[in-house]
Amino acid sequence: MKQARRREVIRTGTTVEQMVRAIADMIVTGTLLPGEKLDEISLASRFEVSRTPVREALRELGAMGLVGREPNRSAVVTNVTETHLHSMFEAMAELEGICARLSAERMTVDERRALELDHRGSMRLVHSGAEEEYAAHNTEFHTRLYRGAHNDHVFEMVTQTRARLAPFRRAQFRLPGRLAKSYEEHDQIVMAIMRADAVAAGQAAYSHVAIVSDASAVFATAGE
Amino acid sequence: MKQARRREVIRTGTTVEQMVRAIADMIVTGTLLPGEKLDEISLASRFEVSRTPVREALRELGAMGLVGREPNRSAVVTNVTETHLHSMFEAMAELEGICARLSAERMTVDERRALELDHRGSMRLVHSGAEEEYAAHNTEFHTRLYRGAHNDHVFEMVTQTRARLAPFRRAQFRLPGRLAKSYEEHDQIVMAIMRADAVAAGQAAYSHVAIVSDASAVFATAGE
DNA sequence: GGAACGGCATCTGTATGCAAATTGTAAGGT
DNA sequence: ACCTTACAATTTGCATACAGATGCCGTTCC
Repeated sequence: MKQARRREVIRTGTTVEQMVRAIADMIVTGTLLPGEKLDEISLASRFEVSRTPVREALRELGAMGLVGREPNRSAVVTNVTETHLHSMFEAMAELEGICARLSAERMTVDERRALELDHRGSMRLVHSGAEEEYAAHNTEFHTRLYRGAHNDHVFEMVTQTRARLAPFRRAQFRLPGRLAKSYEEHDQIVMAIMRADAVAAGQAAYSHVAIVSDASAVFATAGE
Repeated sequence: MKQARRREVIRTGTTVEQMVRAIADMIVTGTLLPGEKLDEISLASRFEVSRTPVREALRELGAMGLVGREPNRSAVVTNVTETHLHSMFEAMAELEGICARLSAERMTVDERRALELDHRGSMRLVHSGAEEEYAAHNTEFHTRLYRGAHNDHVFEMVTQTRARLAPFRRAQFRLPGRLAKSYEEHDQIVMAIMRADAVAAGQAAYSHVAIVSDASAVFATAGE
């Protein structure tokens, strides 16, 4: 049941850009597991290019924090210690808190309306227990918060942090009852934003992520 | 009087790592100005290497946000719009606020003592009006806050943001009276941390950066 | 005089080749 | 039986080579 849904990565830009997107997608979606080795020759033949663009892609992914590199050693999908993982979750909670707080202050009426509509629409996914669909909605919902802060740099940081965290929070909605809880927490955030209560929105978003952090376990890695 | 102080970049690691450090340093310290072109051939001959490691270094710097790249076009030192610059300053204030707040909660006694000592020691720099020295102390001071938060990911984000902001806040302490004000603001932060007042520390650090943001102007770029 | 076109120079994007470093393996010694 | 050492195979790091893209500049045509 682990079929990869739309594995066609966007085909624009240079070869390197395509590879970065493709590999990042594989890491984020779990096709590549933390600890897995990424040797240049295999990737080169897999993408039917030479090692040169592969190396550049790996370097960029390294700078993004998605793969680890050390000299004269193969690149590996980043695998983090438990304390570092905890630091990422905490940072994520802070960032989401900032986004929600700023969203409460700055979202346009259109953005607020769209957020609320999107949120209300997800209720049926909760009732039907559609985990995958709800996960997609959840991503969309949070992205709205990130955009609503109207701060490019914060958006960049929170987006990148989310990507780096993705490999370790895949089973988020597999826990029984988590879907309904998630909806409730979203509800708190949305209501606070609708009444422009920045502090409440920030706190609600912070707790929301902190709870997800608790719900997420550390998963098996590919390394040894 | 614009002498480059210790231009010897650490000589360890691969060629690419050395170049990344060297170029990043030049951008952060202002040897390379925003908008300046970085063509691969010049850099290659300048560092006496081939274009291959140069390209990898530029790609990494691009991922870090220090240089901008688009296909078939030379890399350029990142130049930002005013609104984007503002977003970076705001993000920086938020991050510093987080660091100070967490520092107030988590710093060890040794860290607190070192912070206070370092801070008190900078008073003589204020009195003698030693701008350059105070700038160095200032960097050290803030780094202590970043470390004091005991959160690797936050540390990474705040460090990277500071580097990206550096090209645009160079004249920070040239404004008359800014040194003394900076010291006072640091004092507020230190006192809050010493008495473990997380909220006060966070707010003091936020305002401190916000003020610096106001004090910093947008500088001339090398582009056209 | 100005705009459009074409060729040349320059630079980037990718492929290929070679040297150095690392890892796995097998022989030899304790 | 285990550890050490040496050698071979594999892989990375960097240099070089070539193809494609971009931009400049002079020429030509209106």
